[in-house]
Amino acid sequence: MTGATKASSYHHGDLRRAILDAGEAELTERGLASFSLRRVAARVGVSHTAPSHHFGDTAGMIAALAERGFGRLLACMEARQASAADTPYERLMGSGMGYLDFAFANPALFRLVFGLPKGPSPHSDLHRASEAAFMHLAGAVADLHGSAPLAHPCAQEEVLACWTRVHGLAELALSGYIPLPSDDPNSPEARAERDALFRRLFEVHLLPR
Amino acid sequence: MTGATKASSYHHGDLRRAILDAGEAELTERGLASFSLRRVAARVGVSHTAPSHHFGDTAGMIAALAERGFGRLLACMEARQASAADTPYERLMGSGMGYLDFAFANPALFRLVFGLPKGPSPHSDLHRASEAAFMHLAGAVADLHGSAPLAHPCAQEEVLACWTRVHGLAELALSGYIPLPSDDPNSPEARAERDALFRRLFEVHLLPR
DNA sequence: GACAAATCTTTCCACTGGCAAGATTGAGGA
DNA sequence: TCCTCAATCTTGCCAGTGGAAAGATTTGTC
Repeated sequence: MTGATKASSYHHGDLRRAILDAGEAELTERGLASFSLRRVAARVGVSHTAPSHHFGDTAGMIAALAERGFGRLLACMEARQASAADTPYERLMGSGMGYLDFAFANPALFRLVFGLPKGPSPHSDLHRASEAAFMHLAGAVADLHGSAPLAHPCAQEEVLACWTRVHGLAELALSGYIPLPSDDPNSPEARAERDALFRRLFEVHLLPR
Repeated sequence: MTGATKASSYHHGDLRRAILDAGEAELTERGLASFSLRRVAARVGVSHTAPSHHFGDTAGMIAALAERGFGRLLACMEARQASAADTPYERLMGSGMGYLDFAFANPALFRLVFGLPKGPSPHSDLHRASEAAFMHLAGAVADLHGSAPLAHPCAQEEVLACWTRVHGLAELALSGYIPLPSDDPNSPEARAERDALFRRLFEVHLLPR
């Protein structure tokens, strides 16, 4: 029952989902800068104030998109991890590559997701969604030590090290500051090259002194 | 003659600079999302179309702000590097900490700078400004090898490794996903803690296999 | 079947960026 | 000196945007 849309002209049936879909599409086509609630509403075929009932205001809609984005990010990491070789390190690499997959599949959504402040409210949907993605990474790092997530003494900072590395690569590559084949970022060739670069950069070690 | 403002009511004298100053102030106070050319113009005391003559349109003004931002980033890195201990590694660390200084001193400008695509035009002012910042980092890495910037075989990727690490840390910390004392990000204590975390994360090494 | 709540529309307003046309100023040549 | 011309800034206008308020329509519940 994924597409449970009612035929009625007034009550849409699943407007919230439809608006989020349209918002995501607008995001990929137009980018965040020229994001417009009215255009999203028009795309779905409802009045321009219809979204406000589901999301409050624009900020609420952006937050909902971000929450969804975290879900997609997590899915990308899990998918890539699942198809990785069965060693802890390769699974960690797989998560990182899934992170990059998400960033390049929808750059605007990626930027939106991490452009938003985490915020102080610890029980929001957005908060939980981001926590889930973080815990996925924490789990992958924990496997390296054979312990439970964040149980190992230096686990927390190791997770942060992984996260900052893959995130920095994603951001700079998206902006064009890191040379990558840019004709089609989602082609197998581009992905392979990006993955290889990630592997190399991840383990670069610059000795002190 | 930095403040060469004419008293004439019509010709401002140094309107371009004044508008950029106001734009930067608006950016720090209001953020990029609610950035408004009209408010910037009003802040300077000119009509709302005055900026267009100097920057073309909003995108042009954003690009000009980004170019300036790259200059500030470079200045922060140089300043911090200059006050570092006189070893190649410590100078590199200093550059990274200067990078973080810039990010936390004006988060909105930092996001604006790296949110913009590098673009294909290789001779724009923005392009040159970003190139200068990159070359600063390349120089710091080259000192580790005692060679000229980018002369060492693996230098290019080592520069990218440094860049992605400090950039990822900056982005995630700004969004609140990395625990840092957040009361005043520019206080000496906060800066010291941030610097220490940067040092630790920078050298985390996760062995393959 | 009636009432209440949820959902969506219509209408309005303030604000935004950009275009076109005009006003003001400064610079350079007769 | 005066006059033209380009640069700079203003005014007036328009379409587009988000949000508030009030109304219309449907659904759920007793």
